[in-house]
Amino acid sequence: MTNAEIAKLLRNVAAAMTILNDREYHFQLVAYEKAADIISASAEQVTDLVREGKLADVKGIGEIMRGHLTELVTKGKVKHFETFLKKIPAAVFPLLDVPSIGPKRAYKLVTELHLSKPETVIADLKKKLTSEKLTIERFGETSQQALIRALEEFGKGAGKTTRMLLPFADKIAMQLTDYLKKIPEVHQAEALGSLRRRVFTVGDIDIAVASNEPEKVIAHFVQYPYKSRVIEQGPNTASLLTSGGQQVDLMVQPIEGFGSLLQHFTGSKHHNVHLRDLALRKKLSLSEYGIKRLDKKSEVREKYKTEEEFYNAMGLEWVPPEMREDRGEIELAEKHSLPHLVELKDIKGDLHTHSSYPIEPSHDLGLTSMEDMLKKAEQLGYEYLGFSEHNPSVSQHTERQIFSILQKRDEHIEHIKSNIKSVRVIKLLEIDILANGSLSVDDKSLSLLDAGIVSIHSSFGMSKEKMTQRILAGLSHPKVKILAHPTGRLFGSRESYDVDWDTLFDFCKTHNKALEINAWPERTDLPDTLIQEAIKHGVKMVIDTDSHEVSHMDLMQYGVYNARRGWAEKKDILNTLGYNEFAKWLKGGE
DNA sequence: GCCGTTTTCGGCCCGACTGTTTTCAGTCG
Repeated sequence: MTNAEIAKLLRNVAAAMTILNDREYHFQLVAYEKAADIISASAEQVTDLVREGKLADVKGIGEIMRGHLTELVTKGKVKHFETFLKKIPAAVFPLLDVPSIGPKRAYKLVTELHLSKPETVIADLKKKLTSEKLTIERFGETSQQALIRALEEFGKGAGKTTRMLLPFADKIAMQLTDYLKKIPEVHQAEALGSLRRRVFTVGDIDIAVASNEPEKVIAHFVQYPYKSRVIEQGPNTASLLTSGGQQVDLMVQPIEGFGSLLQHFTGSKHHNVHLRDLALRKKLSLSEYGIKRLDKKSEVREKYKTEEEFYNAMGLEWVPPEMREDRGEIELAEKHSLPHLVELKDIKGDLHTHSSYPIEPSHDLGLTSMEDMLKKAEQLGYEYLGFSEHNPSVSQHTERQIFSILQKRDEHIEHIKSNIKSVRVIKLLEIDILANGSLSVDDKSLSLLDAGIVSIHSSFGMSKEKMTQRILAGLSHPKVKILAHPTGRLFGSRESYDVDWDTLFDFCKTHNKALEINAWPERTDLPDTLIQEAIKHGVKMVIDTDSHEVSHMDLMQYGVYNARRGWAEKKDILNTLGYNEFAKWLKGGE
């Protein structure tokens, strides 16, 4: 069972509890939803955590839930879950994925309209709504029309089911904030939510505006030319769907309270819930409007112009948005001991780049010449640039031919090195680890390189044990220093392969190997949660772009964001070192 | 069902908007 399936199951149980509407379940279902959120966000598979007995380390999943999940993994289902699920018609659950349909409405629709087939319930409901005149309590004409639209949009894949990659979301948010700033009533416009936390995929786009004339701002917003429709509109907030199908939520607040608004809508939800829980213990109540003192009976809220003031008023250090996931950052902020996160300006070089040099690889070749990439590196202020084209294809060449190709690349690099002096060139190669753990180039060819970067590009479906052994075998060569895109995941098309991370981390730590944080947006690999784990194990990392074209080199920022989400500091990232130190590490042994 | 510098028992974030009523339930973030 995948994490997504387990999370969905827990959400269904929570929905069943909601429908049963028994006070007894009220807080239980919150716990189920929280567990579902934690599991969806986890980079480790729950099935693995259960088998390895590591579920106890996960905060938010207690003894009872651990028992349920163990039963789920070993027996395929959970008796306790079934007692809830069987009380609710199965056709209710698919409807929960449709925005605006929650447990209560789904149950009402299914029972009153006698929808019995879960496989076709969405189509059946739409058909009933469009073909008949229905009278359902609390579902008037307007509600029914809204439902039809929601079902149609859901069918097209709009709304919360599709997430977009961060750079794309950045672009849309930029267009919106630029549009908003066209009227003078807008003092400040910022994109918040998961986008500001720099999550690698973004669901909907949240924008906050500081203004003392909210009506004018809302009126301007709902006139956005590239919208398909306005979802809702109130005095201080509004939501619309862009013509591309992305939801944009707008909040407006007076300038003097903008700090509280920024904080609130940056989230994450779990961070905010934890923060408010902490506040309650201090007899304070937090909201997007500021902080209310509960011991005094007054309704006066203290307002905060900046986020720093807001966090400080809580006795906390300001928390970088990337860390706001309730993974222990609030505890550290209380002690004023948050890590000092790595920044883009700390990066001194990029190691994983593919030039257009004709290396005859089995995978893709880059599109930009080495010279142009070096010029770009110079503009970016780098001290060094590593070329790491894929190894020449093994099936098309003999070992001798591979050596000859690499020798020529070597001569070419030596030639251009004499022209460009400000950026040092590092001779690397992205080397496949074959299914049996061997490298796709031999020792003689490896001797031409400064170091090797290894990665997996085939046979992804191996068992966890075999894959782990395969990777360790590949990394074992003394010339190999870096494992590229360690999980192999590709957003929207490929799940991670199975690896025993503790074993891999320990190996890297012992043998002085680095893991890559690949900045390519579809990859974003290592994922943030594994970066955090790697750091706990004392493993060093490098942040690379995996550029195949000169403009890709600008994507380094996205790798840095992801590293920050994993709490990486400058000392954890090796390509923050100057050339001499980095080269020393590259040549160094274990 | 979870969790602990008020607590191993007794708490559990806070507010906006919509639609349908006329004071609120449901959904969302």
